[in-house]
Amino acid sequence: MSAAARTHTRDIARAAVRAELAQVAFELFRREGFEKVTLDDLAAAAGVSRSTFLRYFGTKEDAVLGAFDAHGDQAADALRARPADEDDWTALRRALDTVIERYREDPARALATTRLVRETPALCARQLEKQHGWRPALARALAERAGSTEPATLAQTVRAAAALDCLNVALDHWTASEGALDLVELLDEAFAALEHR
Amino acid sequence: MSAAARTHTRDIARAAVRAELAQVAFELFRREGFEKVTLDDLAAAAGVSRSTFLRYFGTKEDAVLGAFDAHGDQAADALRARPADEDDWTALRRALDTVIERYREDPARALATTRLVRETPALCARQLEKQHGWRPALARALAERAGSTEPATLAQTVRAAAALDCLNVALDHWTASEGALDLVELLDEAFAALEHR
DNA sequence: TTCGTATGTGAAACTCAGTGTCACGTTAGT
DNA sequence: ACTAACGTGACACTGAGTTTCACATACGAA
Repeated sequence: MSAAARTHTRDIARAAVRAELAQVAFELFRREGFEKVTLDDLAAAAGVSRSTFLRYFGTKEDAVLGAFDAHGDQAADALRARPADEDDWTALRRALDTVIERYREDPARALATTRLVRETPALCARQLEKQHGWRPALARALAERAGSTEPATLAQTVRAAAALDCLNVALDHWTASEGALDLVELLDEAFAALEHR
Repeated sequence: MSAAARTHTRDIARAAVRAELAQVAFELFRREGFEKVTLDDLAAAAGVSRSTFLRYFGTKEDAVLGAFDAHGDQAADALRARPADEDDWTALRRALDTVIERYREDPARALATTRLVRETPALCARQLEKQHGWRPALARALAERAGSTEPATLAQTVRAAAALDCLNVALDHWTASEGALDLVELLDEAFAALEHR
């Protein structure tokens, strides 16, 4: 077996363990509340040591929010893949389709996760922080679409930020409706709210 | 002296101590870096006990960000004070004048603070969290302006969020320019970037 | 096989933020 | 003087996150 192939299978195994740990942690958090559960509890419940748990997720929060890390890059990639002649708003709106698709794949799970996050200040804060990191990535993608090698302009950054807000607000309303409302329609409505006058 | 008057003079004294502690902390943070300074360091430098320091600021972050707490309410109040026939965007833009006024009052201090915040992940995250709290307040103010007693609509929430982004992005660029650019113009430019097409 | 190395894991000590409790001193009203 | 309220300091405690070390297992090379 080649070194590359070995590394690959190791990564697969790691990802599986990671998913398992996240699952155990999530159930414990939902049952007991995020703050009540200590790292020792998590480690014990998952059958690993505290050290190991912290090696998989740098923080307690990341046991819940780890899955979100990919969303930002996915959205930025999707944005770059939009036709070059599309205006920024349409391109941003379409790029976010890739993100809300994750929610539509498994609405029950997404709903439970979102609820846990919203009712836990620490998770809420950490998620804000992560999403804040997406903004420059999206702005950069907008700049590249415009054929610029310069850093993103103020206007591009504002648009990227506003688009992320649309996503968030739409998700808030979707969560508040227990998933009854249509996420696509909510997101469209959010973008429409940005139209001036 | 009445009980109310006594309470009032006590509050004045407390505010003065608070300002003094914040000043000492700020200088220490700038000199050594936020992470390097422990609560014990802060207490020692300020000549109070760790307990006392933590009574004035619930967290280390709040020693830097305490002043920001008022901004959100100020902006919401300013928003409510705008003429009822003004459209949401104009009213939001004008309400933010009250916030940037704080920056124009003492640009050097504002610049130093903002820089410290931007280069310290923990402060950055905490500020995001605080600003996130302004959003519902602004959205609520928009709803009241519209004569509604209902909770804010999705559209109003999106607009409030976008306006806050404009403020943030404008401040980012202002900070990056070392205060050379005009904050009012940057904010206007940010709002202009929200115009569709 | 055996040796060496890389990697995953566990154990433990450590730092530090934040909470809670209690005792002490000061202030001001009775 | 008595006391009630409040600000402060000292201390113990919890829990997150870091670091270090030792051990085990797996794999490639000799």
